[in-house]
Amino acid sequence: MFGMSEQGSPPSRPTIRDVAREAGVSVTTVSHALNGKGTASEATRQRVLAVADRLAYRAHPMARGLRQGRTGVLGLDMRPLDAIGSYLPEGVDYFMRFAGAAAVTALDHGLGLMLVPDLTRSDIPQYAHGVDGYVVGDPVRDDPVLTRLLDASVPVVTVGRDPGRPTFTDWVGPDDVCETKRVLDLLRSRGAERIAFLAGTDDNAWNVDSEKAYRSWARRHGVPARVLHIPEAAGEEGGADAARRLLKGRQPRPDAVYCQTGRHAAGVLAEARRLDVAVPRDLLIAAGSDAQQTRHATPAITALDLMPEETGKAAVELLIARLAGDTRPGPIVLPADLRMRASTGDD
Amino acid sequence: MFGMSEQGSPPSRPTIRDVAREAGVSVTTVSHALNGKGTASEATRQRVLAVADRLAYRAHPMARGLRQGRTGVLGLDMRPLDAIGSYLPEGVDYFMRFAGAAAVTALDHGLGLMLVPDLTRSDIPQYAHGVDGYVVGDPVRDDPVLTRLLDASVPVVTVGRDPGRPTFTDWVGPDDVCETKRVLDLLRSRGAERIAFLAGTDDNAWNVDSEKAYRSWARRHGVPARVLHIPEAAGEEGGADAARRLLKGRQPRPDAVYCQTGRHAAGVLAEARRLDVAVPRDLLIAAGSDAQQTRHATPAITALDLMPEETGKAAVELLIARLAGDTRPGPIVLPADLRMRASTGDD
DNA sequence: CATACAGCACAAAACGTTTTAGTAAAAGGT
DNA sequence: ACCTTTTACTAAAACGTTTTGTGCTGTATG
Repeated sequence: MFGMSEQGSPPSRPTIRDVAREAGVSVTTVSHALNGKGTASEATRQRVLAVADRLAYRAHPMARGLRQGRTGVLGLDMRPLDAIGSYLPEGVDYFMRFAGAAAVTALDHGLGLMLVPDLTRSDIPQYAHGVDGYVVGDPVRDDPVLTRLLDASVPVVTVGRDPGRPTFTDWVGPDDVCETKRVLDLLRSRGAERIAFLAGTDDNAWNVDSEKAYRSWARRHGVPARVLHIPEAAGEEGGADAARRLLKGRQPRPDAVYCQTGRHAAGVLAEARRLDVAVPRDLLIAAGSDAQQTRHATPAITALDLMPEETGKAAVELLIARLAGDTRPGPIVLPADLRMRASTGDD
Repeated sequence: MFGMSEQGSPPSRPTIRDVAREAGVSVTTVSHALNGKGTASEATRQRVLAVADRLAYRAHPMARGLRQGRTGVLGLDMRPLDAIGSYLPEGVDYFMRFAGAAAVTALDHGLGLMLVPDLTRSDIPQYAHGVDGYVVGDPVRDDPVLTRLLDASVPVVTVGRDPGRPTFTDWVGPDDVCETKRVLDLLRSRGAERIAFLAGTDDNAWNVDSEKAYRSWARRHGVPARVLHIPEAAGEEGGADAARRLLKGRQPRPDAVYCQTGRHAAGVLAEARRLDVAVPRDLLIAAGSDAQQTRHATPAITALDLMPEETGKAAVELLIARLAGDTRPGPIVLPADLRMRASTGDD
């Protein structure tokens, strides 16, 4: 038997040589039989397969990777998480769902998914340089991680485009302009006339394009535009601050607020309640990304479900296609789902 | 220069041979200089280091792994997520924080962390078999994943013990018995006399030990024990169902409910409000795990913060210690933090 | 009957490291 | 002057695969 030293040492895994010996063929033949490559006779192939199965043989991933120049592992780098430095960020919901779906999709293709917190750190594991390709979540303008990967000509797919790289089209994500207008149209149809826009401060495509869409929409409808920027990390507290400014300030009070993040929206809602501004009667609220906070607030907040599972799946699949040499041009635009809830008078 | 084919082909990464040639030494010397192994003169060592730095040389992880028999990657398998099959489970909050901290800790030790959704599936990536060790989150009784790993003598650390493996002590987690009693003591000190216990249905140590602690505590204080089991995945809906049974049923109405999961607790709170049972006046609520739902409910719900970050860090560090041959006996018991909030009359 | 051409199997090279087992020169001890 | 040890370095083996190139059969083709 393989791996049996006379001393009863730890059972080492069977190698291709063990299979070859046991099946009475060469290692080449085993390799060919297992990978469906060479010209082995059906009989031999079956015999090899049987032996390999009996020995529970699996090719050593590193040996295979070394020879083929591929590792069978994809890297995942979520930029907003890096920025915060903590893994309890705004949108934890989105990221976990995204990462989970990405991991499962990779799995379905026989690949692993490795979390790489921040690729620009100097002390990242050796292994991070060895993965076959990267998924980079929500890059900021001229993202340094992206620069590094592209310079090293590592295949990479992003979630949302890099605002500073218009020619890079290997990304997956929603059509932010279109989706933003959809929400604004909804608010308008529910009677809103002065809609304020609450954006984050990250310089990524989601914020940039949504704000642009908001301004263009306001101009086209001849209504005043009012934009506030609150750091994503400020969460509900930040939303409440903004609400105070919007509802108690000198300027005419808005009758609707569209917040990019769910937590900001929840903060606006909480502050509105404190100020006795009734939602949805006196104020409509909507969010650009669905989250625990929007689903479970009272009243529940209308929000765009950015489909993290579908996005994670699509990102990994696009990356795999690139690795396989598929050059069909991106991006892959995914529709979001507008969840209409009580905060806009829907149910 | 290295990697420069006459055709301007893709720039391949520099190998140890490139460094050796450039520095005018053998590959052995380069390897020794870089790893601080052999007996190279200081001058040579510095020269090699300088060249390696200039060429941005990094050892190919697979080649190194193949030779050393180690991959530099740890695997992470969260059992509750496997069970649900979706990555939007109860406690998404806990898992993301845990996974993030684990990834960062691995990183700090120069290792990668790979997500492996379910190790018992037949189609898991080749690579999953190649990682150096595993962290398994919340194993169920006689967990098949654990069986598989231990049979293959893969180093493994769990979060929470396997209830069916009393002799396996390589785990990290809270002292569930002690923490449960702490919460019950708090409820009692706030006036509760009939405390109901709402557990999940997963057969893991957390549920098992907490319920045992509850029953023992009730017996010792001479108060009736009442336990309901609701699937973790039922979430707030499940908590609401349980609340209906507890608050409208024939049996004497409890004046406090202790829920294992934060989402169950949020569901109980929501249903209590619907039934006009005031919290905390008529009913105290506490949760055995902190979550978005407990922090942001109104009133906020008292909960045990199980310290996912510290737990993730400790789990990875224990695994790394095992890999390094450290045999100090486990387990590592981590204190939880009792967050007292309005649902028990605290603030 | 020689030639070509599948079909089948294999030996050896290659992937990029680390480790083993050296060698030659210098230093140290009598 | 001779042996021994240390220092500084290296050639080659090894890790477990895949891939390349080659040889050997036997059958079809000229």
